[in-house]
Amino acid sequence: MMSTTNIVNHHSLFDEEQQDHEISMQMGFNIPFPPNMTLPPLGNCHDQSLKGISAIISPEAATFAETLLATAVQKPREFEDLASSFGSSGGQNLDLNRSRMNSWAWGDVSDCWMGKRNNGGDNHNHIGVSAAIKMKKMKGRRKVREPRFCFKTMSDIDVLDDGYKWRKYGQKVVKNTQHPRSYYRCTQDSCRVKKRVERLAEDPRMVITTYEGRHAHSPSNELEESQTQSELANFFW
DNA sequence: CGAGTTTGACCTGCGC
DNA sequence: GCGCAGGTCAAACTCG
Repeated sequence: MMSTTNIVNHHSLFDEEQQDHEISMQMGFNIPFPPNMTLPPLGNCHDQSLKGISAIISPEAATFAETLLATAVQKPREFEDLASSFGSSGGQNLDLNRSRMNSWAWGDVSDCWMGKRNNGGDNHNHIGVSAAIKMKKMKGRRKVREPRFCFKTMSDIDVLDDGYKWRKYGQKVVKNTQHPRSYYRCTQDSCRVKKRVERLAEDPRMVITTYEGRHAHSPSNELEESQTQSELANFFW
């Protein structure tokens, strides 16, 4: 099955200024691109407050994209190293960095999807990776929220295997969509990671998976770190 | 019988 | 303050 996957990196709202360091660590999210890939220009988004990148890379299974995400969330340093290695081998990196000058809030996931405007009709044979940031002025009290990462995947299956065990705790029909949104929590006791799964209203073939938080443990089908690293490398080539 | 799912009720934030 | 919409809870249910 060919898949289309988009990655969106959201970020959190934190109460305390002293958490800035952690914020910047979490914002330091590099998405590696192979050197032979042409990236479309920034800013081709309907919302001027969004800056998006979307790119076609290779025909791979969407489930591996979720493994990639799990690594990005759980081992950001390792993921950064991987991104750097792409850079040193002539690849391209997308850096999402937080400006200390701004107050932040992150828009709803649905605001950020670039893919629906791109790849017009030819999204059957590729994985696309995109990143989008929405910034808006905070108002009132700042709210604590975990870092969020999102995938858009073309799949018949709603819940893709990302190596972690999830327990469904809710389902909700979202306004103006025919498809319900499902809410999952990691089954690990000490882990507070959540994910939302929904289908894109414009294209029900697309599954949107939003992760919130970081796993405090390894996936249930534990991959060796070195194996993960090499698989990540293979994913892009 | 335990783990996971379903689903209606409830909670919370936000805009008006 | 009110209503709406999204998110969560928890009891009932299903399944292996």
